Amino acid sequence: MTDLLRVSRQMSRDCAWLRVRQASRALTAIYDARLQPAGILSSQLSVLVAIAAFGEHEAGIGDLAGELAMDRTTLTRNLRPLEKSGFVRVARSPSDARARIVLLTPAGARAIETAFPLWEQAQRVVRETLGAKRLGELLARLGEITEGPSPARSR
Amino acid sequence: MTDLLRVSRQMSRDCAWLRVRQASRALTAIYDARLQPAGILSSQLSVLVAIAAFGEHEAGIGDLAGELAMDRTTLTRNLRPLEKSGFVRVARSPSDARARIVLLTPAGARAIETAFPLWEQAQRVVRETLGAKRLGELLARLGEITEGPSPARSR
DNA sequence: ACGTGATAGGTGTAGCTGCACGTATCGACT
DNA sequence: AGTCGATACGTGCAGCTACACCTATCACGT
Repeated sequence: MTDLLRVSRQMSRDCAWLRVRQASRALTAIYDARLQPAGILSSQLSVLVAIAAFGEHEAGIGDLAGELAMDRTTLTRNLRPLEKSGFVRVARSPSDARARIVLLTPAGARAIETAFPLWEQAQRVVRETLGAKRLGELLARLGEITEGPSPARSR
Repeated sequence: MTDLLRVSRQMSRDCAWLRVRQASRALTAIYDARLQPAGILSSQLSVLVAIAAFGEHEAGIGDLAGELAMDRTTLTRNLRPLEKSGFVRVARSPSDARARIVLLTPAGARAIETAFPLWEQAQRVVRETLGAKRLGELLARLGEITEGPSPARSR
């Protein structure tokens, strides 16, 4: 009984998953508020820049999903709103009939350019909250988590 | 053109939102994998422990949402699966006809107790990835972000 | 040319997220 | 008793997330 209370307070206080999730929600609010003039959500912008970052290389769905560290099938669905907005086009690969390649349209490129200074504003808010040094360390730690342990490893 | 590539690579590399989101997905996989024997998702467990952490006090939807740092309407919907699983009951407040109070059922309390050691395993994985000190710092920084700047503040 | 395991991708289902908007109730003031 | 701003909450809509399962195609060995 009292044990349940103690355990629950510990979990509420110490849970890494919960803290990250809460920070994720807070950051989404911050970034989306700034990006509003560009007519794009932070989630969508991240996909756009991932495509653009491929540069000359053809970006397949799986490649892109790996780069974004998200599930392949999630990306498939996230591309839908971007196609509807005209920022992205998905075409068949000429060399492999299974594969599709994701292309940034001129409107998509313009969206990135419009969004960039707004994104910088959001970044500045976060940097001013934590300080540049601590922000750098934070990103490094988060990277270790993302690249880190395989989900199902025991122990 | 080359500018677009440069800008996109910078955004992919430095974006706090993206890093947190990616870590969030990785942690969800880690925690959900461990929690599987308990038949509960990490997202649902966090709601359960938040309710339990209220102890004697009546937990309204809004109170709970504030505690969890999530949108009130999101919580309303997240309670649905928990009700269906029988872990939670939502009742009318006797003192205020507008308000509802969220109650942990005995099955809900049992779910927390079953989940606790599994949650500890997941926590251990993260702690072993980063080290206890760095994990502590990470949680502190994330807390600053969550509690930090109001989403729409300018500059 | 043919079979077969590996690879690339989509869909069904289920849950998480939050903004805009609406309803019911409350408390305080007249 | 009646009004009115504030409070507590739900719903419509739209998007994000991923597991299980499916199909199509490819590359390789025979």
